[in-house]
Amino acid sequence: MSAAKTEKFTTEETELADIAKALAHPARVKILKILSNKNICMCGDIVNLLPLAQATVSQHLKELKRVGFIQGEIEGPKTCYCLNNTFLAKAEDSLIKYFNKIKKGKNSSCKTKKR
Amino acid sequence: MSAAKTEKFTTEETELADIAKALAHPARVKILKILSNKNICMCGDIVNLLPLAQATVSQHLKELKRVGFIQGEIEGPKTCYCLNNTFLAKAEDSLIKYFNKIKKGKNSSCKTKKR
DNA sequence: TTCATTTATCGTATATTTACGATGAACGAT
DNA sequence: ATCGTTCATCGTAAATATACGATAAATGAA
Repeated sequence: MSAAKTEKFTTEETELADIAKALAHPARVKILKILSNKNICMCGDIVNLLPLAQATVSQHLKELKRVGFIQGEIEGPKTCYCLNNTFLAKAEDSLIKYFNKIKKGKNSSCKTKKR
Repeated sequence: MSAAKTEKFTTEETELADIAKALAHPARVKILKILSNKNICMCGDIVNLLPLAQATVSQHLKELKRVGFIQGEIEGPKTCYCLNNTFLAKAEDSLIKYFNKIKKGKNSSCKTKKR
């Protein structure tokens, strides 16, 4: 995101980009899928299902948590992660609204000499 | 994405991450919105609507083109960009299906001691 | 208390992204 | 042919992201 000069874009644009950024790595895409299987939530279990070191997985979990996709609950020395369904619904809604917006103007030009 | 070790994740995971990556910057989010306004498609016009240098905008356009969101048509010395509506529909569909998948298991645990 | 387990964080290396000025290629106009 | 316009690409700097080993913090168990 570089400096991402937040002031230079609208909040809507920045927030949508942030949601997309959380999903912009296959490991994080997979983590959310794993967490949607009710029975899996321990960090260690997630690590075992990914081709990445524990520290790296922890880093990805942190990013997902930062954006809001997941929450973590401490259970003794372990941490149980779970999806934040409220945020999930919000994120999906934002994406769908965005797609609806950009689909509206049905500009079907660009038929020739495609680069 | 680093090496992104494509082999380590499924095609589905990698493709969804790629779609998300294209939307993971506010400038690209904005570019697609701009292009959805039928009357704007010239690269120069897009540059004028963004707080970024021409070279940078061209780079963002290249990324959007790489993933498939847009196409470019050469018109003399100018280039007219437009949305790829087919891809747009496909991308939205992929995202919606993904969200439906991870929403399915309604794991509403994680109520206490949230980190 | 001491040990083993689990996970976050630190330090760090490498890769990628973002940004911009400069340059080059393509083309219309003169 | 030359000039001006438009845009892609090159070179490069700086910021982020990704990955991992090592370590620290927390806690249950012995």
